[in-house]
Amino acid sequence: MFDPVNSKVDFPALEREVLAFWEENGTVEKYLTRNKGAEKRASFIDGPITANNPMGVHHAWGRTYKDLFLRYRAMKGFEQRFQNGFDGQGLWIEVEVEKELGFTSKRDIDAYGIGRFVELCKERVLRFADVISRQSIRLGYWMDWDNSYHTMSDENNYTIWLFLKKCHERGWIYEGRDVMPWCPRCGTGLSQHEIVTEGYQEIEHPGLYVKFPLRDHAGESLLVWTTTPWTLTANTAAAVHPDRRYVKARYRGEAIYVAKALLSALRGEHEVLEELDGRDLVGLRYVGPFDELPVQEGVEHRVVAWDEVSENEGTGIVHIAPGAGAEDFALSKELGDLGVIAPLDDFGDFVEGFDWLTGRNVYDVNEPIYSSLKEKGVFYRLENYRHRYPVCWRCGSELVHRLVEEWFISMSELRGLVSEVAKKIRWLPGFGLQRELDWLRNMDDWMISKKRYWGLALPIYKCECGHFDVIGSEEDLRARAASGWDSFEGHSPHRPWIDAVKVECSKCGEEVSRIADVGNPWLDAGIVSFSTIGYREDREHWMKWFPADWITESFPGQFRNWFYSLLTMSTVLEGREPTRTVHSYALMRDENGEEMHKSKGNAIWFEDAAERMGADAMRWLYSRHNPAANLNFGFGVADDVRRRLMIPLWNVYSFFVTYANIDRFDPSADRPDLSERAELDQWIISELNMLIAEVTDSMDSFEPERGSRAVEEFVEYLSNWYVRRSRRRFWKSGLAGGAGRGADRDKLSAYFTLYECLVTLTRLLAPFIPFVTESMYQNLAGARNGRESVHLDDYPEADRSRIDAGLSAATRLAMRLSSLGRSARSKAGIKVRQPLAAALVILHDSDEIDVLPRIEAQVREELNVKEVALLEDAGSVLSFEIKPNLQVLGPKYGSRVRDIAAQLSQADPGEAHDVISSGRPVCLEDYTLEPGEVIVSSMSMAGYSVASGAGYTVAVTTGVSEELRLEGLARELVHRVQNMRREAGFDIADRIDVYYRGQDDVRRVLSVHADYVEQETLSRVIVDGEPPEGAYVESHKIDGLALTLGVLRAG
RNA sequence: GGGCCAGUAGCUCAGUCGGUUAGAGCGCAGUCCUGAUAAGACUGAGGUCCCUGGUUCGAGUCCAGGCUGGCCCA
Repeated sequence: MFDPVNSKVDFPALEREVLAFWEENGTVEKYLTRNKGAEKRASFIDGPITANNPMGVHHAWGRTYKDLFLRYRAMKGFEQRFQNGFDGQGLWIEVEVEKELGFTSKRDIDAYGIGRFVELCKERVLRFADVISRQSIRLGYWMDWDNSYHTMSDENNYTIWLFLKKCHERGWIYEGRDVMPWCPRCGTGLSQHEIVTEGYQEIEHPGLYVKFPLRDHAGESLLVWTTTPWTLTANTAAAVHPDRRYVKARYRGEAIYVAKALLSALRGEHEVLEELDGRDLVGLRYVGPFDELPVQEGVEHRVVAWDEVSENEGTGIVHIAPGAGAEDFALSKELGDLGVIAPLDDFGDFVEGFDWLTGRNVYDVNEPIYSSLKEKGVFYRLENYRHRYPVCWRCGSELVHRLVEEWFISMSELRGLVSEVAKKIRWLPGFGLQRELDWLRNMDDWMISKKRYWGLALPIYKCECGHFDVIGSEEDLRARAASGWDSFEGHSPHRPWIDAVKVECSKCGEEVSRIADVGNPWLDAGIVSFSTIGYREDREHWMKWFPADWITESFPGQFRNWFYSLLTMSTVLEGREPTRTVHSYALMRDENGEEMHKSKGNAIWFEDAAERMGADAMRWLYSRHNPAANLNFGFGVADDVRRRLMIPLWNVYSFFVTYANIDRFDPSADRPDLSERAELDQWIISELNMLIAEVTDSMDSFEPERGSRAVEEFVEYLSNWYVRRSRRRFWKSGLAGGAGRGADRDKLSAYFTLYECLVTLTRLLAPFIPFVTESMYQNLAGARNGRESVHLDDYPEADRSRIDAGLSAATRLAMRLSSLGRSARSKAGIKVRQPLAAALVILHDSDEIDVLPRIEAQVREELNVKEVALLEDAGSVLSFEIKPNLQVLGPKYGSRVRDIAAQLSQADPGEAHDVISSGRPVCLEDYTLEPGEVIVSSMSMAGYSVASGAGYTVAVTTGVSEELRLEGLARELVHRVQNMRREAGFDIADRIDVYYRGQDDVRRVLSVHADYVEQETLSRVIVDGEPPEGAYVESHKIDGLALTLGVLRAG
């Protein structure tokens, strides 16, 4: 006996029970170790999740893929690694800890103590690693949760040292002086990786017009425009486009130079005095806006030529401050002799040499600068200007550009090497390679330093002599330590402890400190294909698992982040690909396709999703989605997928258990051979094996969305064709119990078939929806299969010998014809309960005509007609249409198809139909067409209702004879009694007595169809008379006939 | 300005190798079916398959150009 199954199931509650079951039985442990030492191996490397907050439903998407692919391969017998990873070093952690402590700047951290601060960062990572682990378990994500790796681990950090050392050996590491985007709040530069995505906002800035008076031309000025007034303090040049036209205009008694195209910058009356080329202005000297500042001493301000000067905004004369603008700095390097003045310190405060500005913050100096300019008489005009401006992706502060010294890995040689390695990988979706190569082509040198506290300690020791060393391991450091090793020993290689160690400069012998910088966090994540599998300590083990067979992550972002760093580090260390396959997926949106934001209120918490829709529904939703497209996630979508798969699946399961228990079906009994089972059974088993093949193929190629759709189609077939068509087989008496002599072989076949479908489905779907499949498997198979869990069972293998493509095609034809027949009935307004005399069909070709007998009974029952036949010899009452079957004719005749179509249109459709339905070819003027090459359909027929589709036609007779009418009434009667049984609360298997009072028609029906009604309603007797006390009674009207029915439980 | 992707019903999306009348779900209107089904079936309304040109007997599908949107990079 199976445990009874309620058709109304609470999936989240079921999932909690299953979680408890796994917990009790140690199922996860058994799963993780089931394939230890297996010959087949599949290597997965987890892209570390940031352990800084709880995970969201978008993480659950990726984690579903990871679990899905791992589970599939586990059931396929592959030995695998199940190591989850946490990413925990870097600014994002620091920012959150700062928030917790109420800090507003780096100074607070220094005051608090770097050691204490770093400890809090570590604690935060461990805290959220724990939260995420528990959430993942709720998702059904089966990993080795006690052995997750951390990017903050010693091993991870030291392996990066090794990588950096290799880079240094090849001369790729250098310290560069450059103007970089800088966050004054965080006190750090931002790398290109960080700024390109979330890094921009629409911000309103001042658009300030200022005059630069010319030195040798009294009364003449350049007009320049800037949106960053503070940079004027560092001005050293003004740039014009050499090939563009400029004008000198008289304006309020002085002469002003602006670009001709931007003359509108001058407000009010003015007169053009002269027109000239930009190149004519080059070399002119002018008075700078802040020449009085000490730092400006000795700077000669002049006009320079620059091709990048735009005529779209401003004045066409660009203020150049090489110490405060990236392009400006590039220009200064190009020209070689421009002054470079860097005004800001780490926190955006003006440095020494700026007189009254020194110590003031960049965010607070606009007003005083305006005043100063006005005093000097060079302030022209101020207006608001909206533009996209970079902000800090973590704290939202507006960035400034600042001249800094940072450490880089040169990409000039690496770019090509990494690109070649990228090409060896299979990228899914296919455009991934192009994206990655595009990024590699465009990216500058990789900035790896960050002036922060919590992160990789860059093992760079720069001596005052100008030489620098890169340390490659802790042993290396110990060996070279000149002092401080003792106080460091026992600590993780982080600030501040690591900085106690000083080494000797390998060039001059001086004692040198480590640079203060920490590393770019993508170094941390990129090294994991080495650090997590023993690259340094156990090379054999590493070789066993490297390269990975697959990874999966969200692609927006990762082309320049994880995929990039993984590739680069693997290229440097081993010159080969870190993974054979990159599977990736797009972004999650809300149900309306809008970005999810906590502040917008449209974000869905993982816990809410798990408890309201269930983890299985969530997982199925993810699995069936095309990963290249954004996923619109929400409760409505979850309802939809639950209806597509889980409810029909559960209903079939519930149906099976209900009847199997009634009949005491025993799956361990002798099962009828497939060949002796009904064709319907053979069909669904064929479909099942086709499904297994399809799902297996889709999983092997990392395309679960393809397999998922096939599953939904199968469940649809199972529920709405196999079970519906088989119901009668389960009801009929002749108990299967015992399965021995006298058992109904057909009924037994039905049970075995449905049982096989269900148990196979649980195994097939176990990686996708692990909870509901476990629940079903435990009840259906469980101990009988000798397995404790569906997840310890093997993945189903398709048995090709049980696939019958012809049968499959035939059944699909039966479905198609039934559907058309129902359509025809519906058009005529005749319900299916009313039997009709005949359905006549037009098929494509003689092959299908041959198949018709095979499916005739199915169609007959579906359409409730007495006969299904080919539409032939119907004579002149019909109107036919004939068309060429282009799919067949095209390849055969090519360009002559047009001719054929023309000749066919001249042929008589009725004749053509008669010829074809007898299986003979149609002769045209120049061509002879086989039956399959012509498509015939019927448009209308007297006495018939007709429906056509996809080249098929079904016509049902519309006349209802007295005999048919009575039969229809009988079915109607059955229908009413069935409903009453349910209303009265009888059990499905209860026997009843039926009482009725009604007109003669009713009696006539029962005189002919009493047996049928009794059998259908499980009635012992049908009595013409008043129902007795205690009977459930209802009054009915059927087609205008009044009658009273009573039902009473028998016995 | 360059690269990648997408554009199919009111919405969300399928659409295989180029081939008959381009499909599904949701939503709307209605009918039916139900002795597993919080379901299901059917009907109806709703499509210049972004546009233009090309290849082809035949283009939603292939090619070229353009438009719009998204992402990435300048």
